[in-house]
Amino acid sequence: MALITKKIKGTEDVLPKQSYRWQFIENIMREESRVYGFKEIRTPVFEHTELFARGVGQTTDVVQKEMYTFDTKGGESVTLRPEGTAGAARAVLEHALENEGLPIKASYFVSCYRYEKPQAGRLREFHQFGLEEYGTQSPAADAEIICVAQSVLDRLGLTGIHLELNSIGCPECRAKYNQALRDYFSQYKEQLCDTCLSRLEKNPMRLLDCKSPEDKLIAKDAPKITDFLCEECETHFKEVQKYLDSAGVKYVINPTIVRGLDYYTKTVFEFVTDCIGAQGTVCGGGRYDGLIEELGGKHLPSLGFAMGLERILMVMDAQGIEIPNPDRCALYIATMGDEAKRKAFSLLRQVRECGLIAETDVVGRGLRAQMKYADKIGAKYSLVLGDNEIAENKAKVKNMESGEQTELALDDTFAEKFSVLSLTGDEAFQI
RNA sequence: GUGGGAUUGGCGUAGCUGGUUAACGCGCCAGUUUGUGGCACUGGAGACCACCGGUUCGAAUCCGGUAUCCCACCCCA
Repeated sequence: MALITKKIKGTEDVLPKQSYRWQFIENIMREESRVYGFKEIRTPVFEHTELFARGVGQTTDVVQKEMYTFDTKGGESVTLRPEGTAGAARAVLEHALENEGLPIKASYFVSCYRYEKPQAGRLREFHQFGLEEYGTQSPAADAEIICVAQSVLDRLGLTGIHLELNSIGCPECRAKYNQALRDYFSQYKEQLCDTCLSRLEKNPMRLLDCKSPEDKLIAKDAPKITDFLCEECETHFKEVQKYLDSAGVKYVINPTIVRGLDYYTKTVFEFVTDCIGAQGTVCGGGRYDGLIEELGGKHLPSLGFAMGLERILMVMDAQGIEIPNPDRCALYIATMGDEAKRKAFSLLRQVRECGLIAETDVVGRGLRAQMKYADKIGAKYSLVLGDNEIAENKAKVKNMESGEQTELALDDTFAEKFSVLSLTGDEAFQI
């Protein structure tokens, strides 16, 4: 391969053969968020760098070492979005959507960019479906978005994904808790691994789910966040659980889920699977009551989640879930002669107007080769169009599986009759 | 950023301790006479053996570096 260049590290192409898989999951996500009352928001792929610095958090890994940041010709610093929430929040503020009534419920599909080392389930360009809900502090909203996520996963047919739930409290209870953690782990400074030592300063909650066995042992008796929640946060957390119980959503409380973005408060959750490698979080989210203020707006409690599309697709693969392919050709017209080629165009137009996929030869193959091609693309029916057919104004439509042929008139009733014929055969060819 | 594994036609692979036309399966294209696919048969296209450099009379095969991919850490979707 002497190509002058290849795709950028950590990026992936979705080829024509594969795109139906993406469309399938996206459609379900769209439909599901729609019935919950969310409307799609679309924001630019890049933003002023300070938006992410402030929104996502200066101290986070994402901001400190993973952003694609560059200066424009005009000298401003812009950044390819590393996640979807900051841009959506910015748009909500900029257009003062809070004046149109609360809550604001938005869904999005975005590509995101993080300069990381690629591995299973982690790319430098990846795609997310997400939900945003602004202007509600009610635990009902927390439960609502979790329900959407659950519905999506259910409708996709995924199994073995469990919901882990936690509350990291408001900034006040979290500050107390972080201090308690620092105090506790400081006693064991000599025994902690290097990464944990740095976590002790940066983000003590991360100490809780260190992989090293020794650290795990120490972490076992560490203080629990649930003992540090203020009354409001605790009630909120309990209420969320009650709503989930009522909706029949199963979850496990996991006090070690932290989330790596600064804006989270109170409820945090992850949908996790173990079938796609180490990066098993397929959906993550929670509440971010302080984000809008951080970005210069008024107090507007908010929440949301993001789902990794590549990871969802990986789970579908791992679990052998079949995705219906709607892209198979319904009718292939093989032609002989120039007049037949032209006639084919008029028939094809009729058929396509019925929403059926119809094709003909556009590379100049012989009849036999055209039939081979029809077979190769999995055409359900074929039709040979030559001088005889044109003279008699009728042709035989052949079922490619059974070999059975049905004669149809080549007039303006053709498409209608053909679609009846194809629908009676196989439901896969329904529109 | 730190580790481990990999890199041979479109895809999946063989090529053992260096020796001269780089093999196989699948796929692709064409044909197997008069207007019809799936099978079979015949033929064909397609590889500077990831890249750069080194050792050698000689390297896909050995050594070094780089890149990319895969996997893990960190972190996250």
